[in-house]
Amino acid sequence: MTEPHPLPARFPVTVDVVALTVRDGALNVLLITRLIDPFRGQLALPGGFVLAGEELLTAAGRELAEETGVGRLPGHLEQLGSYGPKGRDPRGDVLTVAHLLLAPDFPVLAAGSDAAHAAWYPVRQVMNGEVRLAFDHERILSDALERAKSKLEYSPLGAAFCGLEFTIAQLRAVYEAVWGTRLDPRNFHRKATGTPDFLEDTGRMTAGDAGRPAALYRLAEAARPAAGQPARAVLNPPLMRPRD
Amino acid sequence: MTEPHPLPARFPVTVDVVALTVRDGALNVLLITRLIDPFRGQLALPGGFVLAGEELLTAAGRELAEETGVGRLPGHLEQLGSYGPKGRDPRGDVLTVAHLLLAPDFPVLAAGSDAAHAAWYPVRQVMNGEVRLAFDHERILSDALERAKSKLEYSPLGAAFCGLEFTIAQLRAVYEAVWGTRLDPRNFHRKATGTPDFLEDTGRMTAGDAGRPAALYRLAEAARPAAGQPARAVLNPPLMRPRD
DNA sequence: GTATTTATCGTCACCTTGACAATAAGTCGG
DNA sequence: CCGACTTATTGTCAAGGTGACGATAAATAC
Repeated sequence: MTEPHPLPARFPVTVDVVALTVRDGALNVLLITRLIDPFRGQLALPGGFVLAGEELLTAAGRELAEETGVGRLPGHLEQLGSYGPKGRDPRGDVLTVAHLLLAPDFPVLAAGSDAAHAAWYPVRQVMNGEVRLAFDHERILSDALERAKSKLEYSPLGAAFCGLEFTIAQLRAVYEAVWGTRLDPRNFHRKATGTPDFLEDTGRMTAGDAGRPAALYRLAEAARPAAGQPARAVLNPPLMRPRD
Repeated sequence: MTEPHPLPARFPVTVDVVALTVRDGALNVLLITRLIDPFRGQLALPGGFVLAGEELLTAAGRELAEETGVGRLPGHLEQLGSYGPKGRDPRGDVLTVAHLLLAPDFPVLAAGSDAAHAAWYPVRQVMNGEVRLAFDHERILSDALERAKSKLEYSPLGAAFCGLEFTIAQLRAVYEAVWGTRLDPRNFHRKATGTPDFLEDTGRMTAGDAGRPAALYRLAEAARPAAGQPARAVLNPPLMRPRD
């Protein structure tokens, strides 16, 4: 915070959002098809310019809402990190602050804005090169995935992918999709229900599905996002992903 | 990354650095005394404007070097997060990208630049209100401390506070200073030397200090920062700080 | 009703951790 | 040089957590 001798530059600042969800057991990311240059016709992360007087997180939420046509954003939104400003946009130096949304599956209006239209894509298709992203968005997605994976280990945020109430199996499906591994249902059940300040039994059960009905849980009070505060409680000891 | 209807704003972008080190068993942070307004005479994090065509990490390193008079920066520098742009600088909206440096104790030239002069301060003095920081730097410091604490748990970065070679006791002193707890020397020794891909025995020993000489270790090959790559190896299982 | 599916509870061996005893190998003060 | 002291390092042991997997419970599917 010292004044420069050299000329300070002003940069256009954008916010981008890596919105992740689990659909049909697979991790999906929300992408927009760019309708304008640069990268017209290519897929990219949703995002846009920060407006004067706007906070970063607010801007990220606003852009995502605009481009998906969603009213109130579900899930958990947090800052991921900043990229640039050098050499990431052919139009010039642009700084972007990437964000991460972990959310239950929600429907997107394909024609959310006249500049882009949004849809969910399996993350696997991006990672294996089947789908290419504009700008440096593949790198951002890759960082977001690593962040999401590690968040599940030590925070209760896996539940952000579920609705308000969910079964242990649904939560396990989230972990399996994000980590890309299978987990033993019995051991996961033990850990999830045995970890203090994580889950709370609602007393209700599922019905209608195949197999034995499952108990419905919700996030424990201590694990829910307090107003304005960061996510507080941690999983201790953590629920580590298998490393081989 | 969608074009805006509303006017995109251009923001001045600064980089700030929370440089942490351990001196005399206490965690210290590098602060500069502001010689100009705003906040003239107050303490603040070192930092400054990002120049055109400059990367964030580069800018952070450059500013820190300028304000401390240090040639090559020691330790580990990483991005912490971005703050703003709203309401954090009386002169107007400024976005800042905060960084975190974990480094061995290094001497700073008090008169590093004509805009500020730098010195190490015990973190405790800031946290207990004995020393106040300008801008929103207390919040940034607080986020940096939490990041540092958690980094020690699952990454080998505690060693970034030490020199190239260090004893287990020196490393333990780092953990104790950052976490603000005492650790059992015998259990810490077992964990540090027993964790794969963490430490490497140099075969050499300390001499001259009180007590039995200690073996000197260095970071294991796998735990050292590969060129351009993020810090790779993790402590698995992690070395969790005591929670009470 | 029987097979199938999914949920949940238990068991057991192994590993890690926290608490703490014991020993090793220097310096320090005389 | 000696005993006192300091710090490093090796062990021991019990408690807790985890992975592998058996067994049972309670639905749906045929």
